[in-house]
Amino acid sequence: MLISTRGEYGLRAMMMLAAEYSGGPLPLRVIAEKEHLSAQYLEHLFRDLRNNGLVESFRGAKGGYKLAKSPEEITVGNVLWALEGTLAPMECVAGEKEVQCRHTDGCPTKFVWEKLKAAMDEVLDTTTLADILTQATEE
Amino acid sequence: MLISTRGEYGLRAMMMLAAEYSGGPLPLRVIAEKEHLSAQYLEHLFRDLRNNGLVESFRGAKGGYKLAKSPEEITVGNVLWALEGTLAPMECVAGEKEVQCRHTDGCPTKFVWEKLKAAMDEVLDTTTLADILTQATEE
DNA sequence: CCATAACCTAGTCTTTTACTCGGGATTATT
DNA sequence: AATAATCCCGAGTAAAAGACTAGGTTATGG
Repeated sequence: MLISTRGEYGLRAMMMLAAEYSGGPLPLRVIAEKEHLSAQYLEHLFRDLRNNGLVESFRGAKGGYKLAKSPEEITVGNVLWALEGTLAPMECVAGEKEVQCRHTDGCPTKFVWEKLKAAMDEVLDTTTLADILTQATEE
Repeated sequence: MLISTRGEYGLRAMMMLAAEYSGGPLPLRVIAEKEHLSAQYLEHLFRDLRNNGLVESFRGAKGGYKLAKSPEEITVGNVLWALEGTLAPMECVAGEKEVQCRHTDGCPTKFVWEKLKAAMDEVLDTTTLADILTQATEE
């Protein structure tokens, strides 16, 4: 499985923020209640979202989180990358550090992983939170 | 990461069998030596490959494994599905058992996972071992 | 008969995932 | 000024998955 609960919970939480984009900040407590999960766990996810410039935080009473950019400007890939760290099918095509893999002497399968990653990136990089929003309201 | 070492090792091993398709059976010992990994671990993988009808086994001296079908007839998806069990980005689109997920009451993100899975399946189901073979020799 | 191989079950070690705990800092409201 | 709501942060833990190893049995060619 490519996506863990971090990406699953995190993306759904981001959708809530997207729906409230014009309103005030949304506290984690509210998100946690609606999603039936612990606010403390969400805190960890939002730390990463914030460090990646995807949300803005407001402390104190009446505080909470808001999207740092408009839903049109945030892709699914942005969110998942922040939460999952990497999104490649295989380490050897994850980018980051040029990898290692004993089979540098012509690994026949690498091009499959590259094709796979390209196909995944196409979806992740072109789908925005706004797209999800319109898709959800259409149904 | 979507693919574990099972899929990684297994697909490379299948490529060796594909290269020797017209010859006699290849023992795991040989594959293990070339790939620098343990024959015992490979045995586990080949049990799954065999149970999924992808390889044929020959016991005893001069035994080993052969592809059960031609390289044109075996897709990367076939191999990985046999070894990884499932290849979906998320459990809710894995197929198998119609899942569960508390958020049945209109989960906005599900269509993203469906798009992602479709993009992945496109690559996995259309790329055959023969394709990899020609790609590898071209370079 | 013997060497070579597939077959099989169980067990172990490591890493990752999915959290919880317990505090501290900041801010709006009263 | 006090209080409650909220974000912030590091550590720790329990369960699951991943990556193997160990030690045997069975079949087959020479």
